[in-house]
Amino acid sequence: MEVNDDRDDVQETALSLRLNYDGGSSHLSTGDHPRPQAATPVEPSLTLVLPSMACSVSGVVGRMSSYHSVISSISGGRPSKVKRENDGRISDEEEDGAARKKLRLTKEQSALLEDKFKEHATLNPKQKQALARQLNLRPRQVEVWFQNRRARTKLKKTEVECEFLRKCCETLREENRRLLQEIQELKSLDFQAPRYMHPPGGAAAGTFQTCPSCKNRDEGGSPAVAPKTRFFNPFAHSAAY
DNA sequence: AGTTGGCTTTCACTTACATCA
DNA sequence: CGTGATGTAAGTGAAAGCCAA
Repeated sequence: MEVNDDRDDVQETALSLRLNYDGGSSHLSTGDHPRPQAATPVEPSLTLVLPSMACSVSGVVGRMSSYHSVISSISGGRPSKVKRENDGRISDEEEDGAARKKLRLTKEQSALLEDKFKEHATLNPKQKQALARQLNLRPRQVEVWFQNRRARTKLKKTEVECEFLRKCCETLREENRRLLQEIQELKSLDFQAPRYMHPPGGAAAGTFQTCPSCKNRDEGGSPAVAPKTRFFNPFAHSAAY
């Protein structure tokens, strides 16, 4: 079962200087693949918390004394359609002469992987190799686990953001309903009350607003229509709501 | 200096299998 | 025991960065 992953060995040699970063990506559009240098740190509050994260991983390595005590469980299943691995590595089917089996990581393996993921959302080749050795897994399996883990984190983050936006939307909707109701109440009050004061002595003084006809009479001008802005009625625009 | 092809990594999407209700 | 739902390991292809020729 233990198979050398030549590709990862090569990567470790050739790419040992590649950057490691804590980030997951926050982009959502398809086909946008930010390079590691452009990645942003993962928000700890949005990290997906799995039951396995609650497990203590201290001493895990020490308990991994025998091969069978740490190897992932392999269960039977129908043969996979996929036999070839596109990077030239031997597939599981080729390596053991049987159909590819579904691998299940042990609790200890998952716990240690979770622990490492909390430190770094991505691994450089050296870290990947070391972790793979520690877990008795192939580097490719560690790589895939981190890939899927980043995807789950991103999905969880998206769900959290979606829920937040949904609540914002509901709050705004409620606020809008309240404001519309307030407008309706003010409108009804407005119809009941006289719009303008008609002071007997001529032009309005102080806080009174003069109606256009009175103002025109007092000033001796023609009965021109008053500028719209002077008697702007905000309710006239309420249809926009 | 600009171009190109190979290599590598990451991501999104998908498939297949294991497990559970 | 059969079945659908769910979780997840793994496959695949595309995009993008790096580097040597």
